[in-house]
Amino acid sequence: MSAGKHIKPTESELEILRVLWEKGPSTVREVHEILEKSKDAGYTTTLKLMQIMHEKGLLQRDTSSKTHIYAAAISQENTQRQLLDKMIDTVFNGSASQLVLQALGNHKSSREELEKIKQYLDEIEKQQQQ
Amino acid sequence: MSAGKHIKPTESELEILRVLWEKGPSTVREVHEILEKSKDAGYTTTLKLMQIMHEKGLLQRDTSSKTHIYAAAISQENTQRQLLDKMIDTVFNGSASQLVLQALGNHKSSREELEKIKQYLDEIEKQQQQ
DNA sequence: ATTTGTTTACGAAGATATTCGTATATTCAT
DNA sequence: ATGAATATACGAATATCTTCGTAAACAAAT
Repeated sequence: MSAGKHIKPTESELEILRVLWEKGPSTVREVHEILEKSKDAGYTTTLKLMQIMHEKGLLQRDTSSKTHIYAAAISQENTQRQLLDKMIDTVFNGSASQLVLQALGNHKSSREELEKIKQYLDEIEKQQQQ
Repeated sequence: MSAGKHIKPTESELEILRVLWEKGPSTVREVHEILEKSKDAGYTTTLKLMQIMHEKGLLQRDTSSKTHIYAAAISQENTQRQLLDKMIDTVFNGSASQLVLQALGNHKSSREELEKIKQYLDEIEKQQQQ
């Protein structure tokens, strides 16, 4: 079974998760130095957030050495799916395709990406025929 | 010019906006009676929320009669676009197509809807060729 | 006119999220 | 060993969101 059901990371928590998903297990200092670039918060703020996230079960941590190592406890894919589902529900009245059209319309997707999507659509249609 | 740039309705505010988008201008009572079905909050809670939303510029209101009439001050489409853009940014690392694949994969879309999306993709590709 | 019901206005409590100061512990270089 | 640098822990201030109680204004019915 997957990590959690009702995950709902906050804005700040998501920023931290993104760093950990990208970089893998990291110290507070490492995470903080990346966040600092785009955000302006003190070191202890990042620390506190990560501690709370650990309490909530959003992060794992390794305390075997003095400097703790944190890692995401929930997968990026699961989190994306959950947040997306929720957005479809609450913002797009349950219509995934409405969201898709909106997403495609407002972002220049590369030809390659569009092809990938079309192939995917074909697959889905085939499956539905069975 | 359009209503606002950095709109960021909260969870509760979004519920109210959805009602107003669907039903058009309404009284607090009308909105509340719909919210009551799925939520459990008092009347004055809804009132207060709508008052605050008016202060924030999310709602317009007509106070010409004793019972005020509220209406959404931001369009559904704009709001959807903004929230979607933000999600693409913060959750999908800027990749709209990644979001699209995720959305299509996890929701049973009707054949019709899928066709619509494919047609749309074709149009986009044609435009890109020019 | 008095009561009854509905509405808005106001203020404040409760919940959650974000921020940081300060204390304590640990490491490392001297 | 002492001091400087860095880490965690803790508590609390601040901000924002959500909730509701209560009062005042108003309308309609009796």
